[in-house]
Amino acid sequence: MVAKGQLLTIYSELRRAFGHQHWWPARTPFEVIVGAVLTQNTNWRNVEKAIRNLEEAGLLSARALGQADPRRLQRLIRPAGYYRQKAGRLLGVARWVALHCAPEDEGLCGLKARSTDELRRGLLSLSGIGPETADSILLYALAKPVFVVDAYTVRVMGRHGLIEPGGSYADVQQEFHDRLPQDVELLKDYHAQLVELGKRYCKKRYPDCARCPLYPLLGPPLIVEADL
DNA sequence: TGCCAGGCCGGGT
DNA sequence: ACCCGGCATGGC
Repeated sequence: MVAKGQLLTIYSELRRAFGHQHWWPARTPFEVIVGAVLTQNTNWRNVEKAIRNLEEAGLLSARALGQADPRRLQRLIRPAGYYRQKAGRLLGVARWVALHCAPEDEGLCGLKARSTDELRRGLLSLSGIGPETADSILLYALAKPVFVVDAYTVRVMGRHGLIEPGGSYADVQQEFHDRLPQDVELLKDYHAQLVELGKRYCKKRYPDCARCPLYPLLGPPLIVEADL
């Protein structure tokens, strides 16, 4: 892995190139949670349509969503794909939120008051909430200092040999936790920057590394073909 | 036109 | 403990 200051240097370069990303794009913490489930292996543009549908249906609150008819839910979120699976996942997470937060608690203070570890275990116990979705919710909805690892993170860092090949989610996350300050705003924007970088220059099939803002810093990627 | 997108689960080695 | 197929829509 990289030296301690290297991750911050990488962030500075990305930030300079792309500007602050202002993630997560949502009006309420609960909308973040909904988006985190809907965006699983799915283009964000499709997710926006689904969220819009839920908003028009008045289902962007934990209680309303948790009591929604599953078939209706499926129809509303269809643009986001995997809609039969995701409808059930949304019901589950919505009921979990409603269980811990009062109806008027739009800021989800009832959840934020709990410890990160307890929240993470609770989220992972829900069906359809894996490590990345759980950490996205912890960081962007509940403001917990957690680094979110996603496919772009692994691909970008992996191609430059900056993480151990074959490392697990927990391994990669640990590297970042060891080398970054526990600063929620930094962690939020760092992940957002890596996604932006990935979308522009580190696609699976057509990487455009020479124009990547990290190129002057890191040079050409060591590995391009393998999707680490 | 295919390939891909801000994963996760369950069954098989 | 990994590895893999399935899940589904819309955009480029």
